[in-house]
Amino acid sequence: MPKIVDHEERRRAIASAAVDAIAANGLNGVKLTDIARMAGVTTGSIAHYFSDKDAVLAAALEEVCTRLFIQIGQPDNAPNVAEIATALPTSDEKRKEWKVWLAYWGRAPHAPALAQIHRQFYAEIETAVAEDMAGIHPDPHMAAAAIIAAVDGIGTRATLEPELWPEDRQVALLSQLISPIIESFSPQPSNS
Amino acid sequence: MPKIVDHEERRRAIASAAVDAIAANGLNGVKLTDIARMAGVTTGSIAHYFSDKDAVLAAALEEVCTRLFIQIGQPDNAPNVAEIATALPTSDEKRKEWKVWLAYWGRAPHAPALAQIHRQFYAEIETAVAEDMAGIHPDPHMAAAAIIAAVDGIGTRATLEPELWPEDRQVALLSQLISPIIESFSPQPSNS
Amino acid sequence: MPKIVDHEERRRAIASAAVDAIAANGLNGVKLTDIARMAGVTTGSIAHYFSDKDAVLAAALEEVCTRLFIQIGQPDNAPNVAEIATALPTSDEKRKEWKVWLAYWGRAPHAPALAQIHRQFYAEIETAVAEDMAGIHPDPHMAAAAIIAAVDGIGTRATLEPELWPEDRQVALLSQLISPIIESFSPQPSNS
Amino acid sequence: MPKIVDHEERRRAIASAAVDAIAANGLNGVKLTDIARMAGVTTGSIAHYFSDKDAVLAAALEEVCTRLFIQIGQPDNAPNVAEIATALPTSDEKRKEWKVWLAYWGRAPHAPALAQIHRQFYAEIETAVAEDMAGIHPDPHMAAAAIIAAVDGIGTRATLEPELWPEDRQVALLSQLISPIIESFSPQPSNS
DNA sequence: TATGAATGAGCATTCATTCAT
DNA sequence: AATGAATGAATGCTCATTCAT
Repeated sequence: MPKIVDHEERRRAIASAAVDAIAANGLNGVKLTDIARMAGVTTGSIAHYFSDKDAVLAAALEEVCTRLFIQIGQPDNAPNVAEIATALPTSDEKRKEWKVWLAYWGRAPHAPALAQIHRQFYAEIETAVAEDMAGIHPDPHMAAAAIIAAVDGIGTRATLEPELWPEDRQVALLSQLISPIIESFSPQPSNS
Repeated sequence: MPKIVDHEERRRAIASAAVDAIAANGLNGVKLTDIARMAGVTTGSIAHYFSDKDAVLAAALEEVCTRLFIQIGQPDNAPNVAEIATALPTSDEKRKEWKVWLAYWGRAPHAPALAQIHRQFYAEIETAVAEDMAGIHPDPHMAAAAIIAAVDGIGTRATLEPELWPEDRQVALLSQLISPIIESFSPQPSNS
Repeated sequence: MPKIVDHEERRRAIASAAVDAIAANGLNGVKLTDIARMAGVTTGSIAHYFSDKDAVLAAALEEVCTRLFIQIGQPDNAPNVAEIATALPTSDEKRKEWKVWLAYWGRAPHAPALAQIHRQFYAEIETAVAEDMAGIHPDPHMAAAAIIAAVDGIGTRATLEPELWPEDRQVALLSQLISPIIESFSPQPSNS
Repeated sequence: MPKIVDHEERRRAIASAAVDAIAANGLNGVKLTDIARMAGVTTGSIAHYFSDKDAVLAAALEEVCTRLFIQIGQPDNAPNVAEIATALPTSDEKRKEWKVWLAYWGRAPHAPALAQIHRQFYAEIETAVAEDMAGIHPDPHMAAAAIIAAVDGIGTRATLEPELWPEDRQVALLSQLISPIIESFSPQPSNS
């Protein structure tokens, strides 16, 4: 009798192990055997769940997207600096995810499958943020793009120079960049 | 007497070829033979100028840094959106450099030599921009960091989704993010 | 379940193939692919059993040591010329092992790992011979060293000039060198 | 006007540098550039004096043979232990030459040119020693071979285990092995 | 399903040799 | 004669993939 396994759960577990392996050794230095070992399985076993290494890496990217979306994609009525700051690499755990994130940026231009995942994630996150900006900013999508760009720009810098960018400095910089946007029209309605 | 060669010029030529090769195939997919072919030399010849592949890649990163610095590190009296926008990936040539730039972001956390080059470049560029912001913004370094983060955030997005980010859209987004910063005190004198 | 393999047996088989390859092409001319082909495996397979080429060569040396020790390290009550002569390169098989043996002499001074194997082998063989010489010679260890030196000196010459050193000539030379040693006290009992 | 050079002197200088390089790094680890650097010339220059690397190595072997022959090939009337002991590796300089010597033993079986040099050297040295043994031993050539084998056997051991074989121990072992030979008939004349 | 031994193509690197100057 | 830059073949090693068990 074959062992009963939950395919999706297995895939998630392997993808999570891949995230850890990529964060530890970089996207280019990641070996399938490393991922297997971190997942507690063998390379042959991975072959049952993924067609090849690229598929594992794509799943790892989706895993990271999912985690990031859960953090920052929640609908709110009023975006504020503190809430958006939760997306920044202010803890070891988040820095780990940002490292993986950055790693994919370098590869996406040469890997259509990864680029597609990436594109979709940005579309979703931008839509989610734009919805929150409706009524606050005259061009909610542009405002969302600005907020995302600010987070990416700060997050990149903080990931590469973690010792220079403690949490408060990241938040201060974020505030400087997005305060003019998220507060642009909020006083005015109460002005009337 | 043997052929006279300019070592530094040769190194630059090989580094430039490496930049092209990385932009074409990605940092992880770049082969020494590709770089050699693009430079019009052989792999053995590269060995005369670089200790190993990592050294070539580091030189390629420095080459990109140098090019970017020449574009945006020039001292000015008053930074403005149009000038800063020249750093964005608005042409194929600049997109090529941005691809290389992004590629290194993913590797720097795992390659101290690259991280060091990176760190130094940011320090220099931030200092240069901060000098331009003196007198315009109460905290010139923070303002410089904000401008850099905005450029990085927009540039990243535009590099990964070039078809969605034509030049005018990049510039509009940049304007939205940095106008409040570079104009922070300039209206006020005329306000009185 | 994967194929069951006996790691030690595999290592021995590869080491034996390495001995053959070294005897055929010399220690410096030996390629990993040669060893692999002689062992009936691929180079990649060797990687499962040895960390690198040096480890294969070290295992080959140990293999030769083991074979030589089996031949001459057996305890006896009275060493005699005929028995000691079995260690000399008097057959193609033994010449093969001697060639490998000589090859390592040239490398050991520059390869600590090989030197260590060598040293240990000499210590063991000298101890074994010395035990046989106890009661026959006043200084058993010195006698053992003399016998070993004689065998090495003759074996070297015979390996390098096989056509000049047929078995009987090797044995005659051995007899001339070690008879005074192994008979040092044996005539005296019969002298009474 | 071309520079005047003494070809033979140059060859000797390069060969001597090769001996040093081989002693330092081993015969297999020796690079032509190392030899060139130690000789104070360039690799291209070596090409003027030797057809290829093998020719350089052969010249280095001849150099060692010449040095050893000068030490031990001098005609004497009565060989004695002390004189023969001068051939043993009892100093750093001699150990250096012995290392080179051992290195060639491993390669000679696979390099006819080296084997030929070797063979000739042994023929010459054996003849020289045999002449000294005439009148002392009934079979001067066999006696010479015995002496040579003893020296080789002891020298090998002492080269590989220098810390275990100080000069006095080497000489004691040599004495034990060759005293019975060189003294075989010397007491008898006084016996009559 | 799962295992891990085996494969073999691919790559960086080394280095003797060549040759324009 | 001498230089040393350039070549390019050779080789050890890596690692994703396959497959017999």
